[in-house]
Amino acid sequence: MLEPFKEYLQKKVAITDEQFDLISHKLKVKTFSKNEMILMKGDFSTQGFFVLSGLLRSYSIDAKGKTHIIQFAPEQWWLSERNGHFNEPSDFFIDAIESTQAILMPKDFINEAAEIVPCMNPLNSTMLNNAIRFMQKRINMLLSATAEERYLDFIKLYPNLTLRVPQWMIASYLGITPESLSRVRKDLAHKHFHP
Amino acid sequence: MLEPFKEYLQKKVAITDEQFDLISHKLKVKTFSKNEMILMKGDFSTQGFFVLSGLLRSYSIDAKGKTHIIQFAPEQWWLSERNGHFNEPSDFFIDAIESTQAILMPKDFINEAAEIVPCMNPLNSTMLNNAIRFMQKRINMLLSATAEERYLDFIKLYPNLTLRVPQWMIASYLGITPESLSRVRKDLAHKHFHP
DNA sequence: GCTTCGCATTGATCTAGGATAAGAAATGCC
DNA sequence: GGCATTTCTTATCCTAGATCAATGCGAAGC
Repeated sequence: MLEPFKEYLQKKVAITDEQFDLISHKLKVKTFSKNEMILMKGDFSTQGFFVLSGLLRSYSIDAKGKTHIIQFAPEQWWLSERNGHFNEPSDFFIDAIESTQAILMPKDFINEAAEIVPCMNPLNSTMLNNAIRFMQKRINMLLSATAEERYLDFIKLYPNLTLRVPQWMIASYLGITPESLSRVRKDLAHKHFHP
Repeated sequence: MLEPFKEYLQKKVAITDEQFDLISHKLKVKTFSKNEMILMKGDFSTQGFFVLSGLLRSYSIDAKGKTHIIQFAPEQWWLSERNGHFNEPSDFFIDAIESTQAILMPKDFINEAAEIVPCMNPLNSTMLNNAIRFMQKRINMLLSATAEERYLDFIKLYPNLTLRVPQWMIASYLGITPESLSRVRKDLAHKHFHP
């Protein structure tokens, strides 16, 4: 069950099968059904999710009832609620867009694993830094790019999500309305754009 | 010279003066003059900056020549270029808005320090997680809030920057034009808003 | 097989904020 | 102190994308 996660780790860092067995019994796998709500805004959570199969999302709902997607997490992606680490309630909701299998990682997993496999620390640091630069790029897009540019960027980043996810969710991730996205797509088709 | 940084660390984690002396000789302090360019887009850098006094910023310049501020770093804030850790050139520029003193932290500082002071690892992890949730909130604002809401949020977050930084830079951080920010401020004044 | 529901598209209209331009007010610089 | 350069404000006009409304359409449920 944890096999794909082991491969994911071993691709990044030198961990033997024995070491993996030692640390992995802290991990649990959980299955979520399609549309299952996983975390509500206001809840306290310290868990991270590593998606084995399926698709999770985190999102907010604003005062007018509109939802804004903060992150998609398809296979091999992480999704974590971080306010819990600081004893604050979650700002966001998490649910499963598709039926999903995910590894639940308790908040102290990295620390405990690092006592057995020291290189977990630099790995953790690298992954967090990667998440930060990823989000900086997104902020830069939101500050500077048009609806069309954002959509093209999205397709490049998540080529397979384009077909898996309803368009209104993509629009919500891009910060535009579904109607606008539909028009952007129409224009692109007219320009003979071919994803 | 490193005194404020020692205090900053000791507030977060149990480090003795002796331990701090052991790790701190890896650190250098550098002074940047007002408007000094520190890092160009395309450069490779693996350095982090901890601001002791003054104010740094990271920003991009888009195809039309407009600048977009990704981050302000006043006293006690970190600013790091992360692409360098992944052998990629920087996406952003860094410069000093005010004359600034900053600690230069080499990329392997945390690892090496953690061998002497193990709690540097969880501290690092906590700080990176904090940066991530901070950026998630910003993304949420950019997706959902009006110009006025973003400005009010900015004032709450950086109360002292409002006076230190020219308004066009605040506008650039908020993703609006300086003219729009001027209008927002006028409206707020009209509503008897008092920062 | 019909109905409902969610999603996508299209058209018409509206609006927040952008672009442009031009003064006014600060600020910096010899 | 006085000139130059930024910065800020204000007014006018403009546009990307939002909103509102109607239609289409495929999949799901019964």
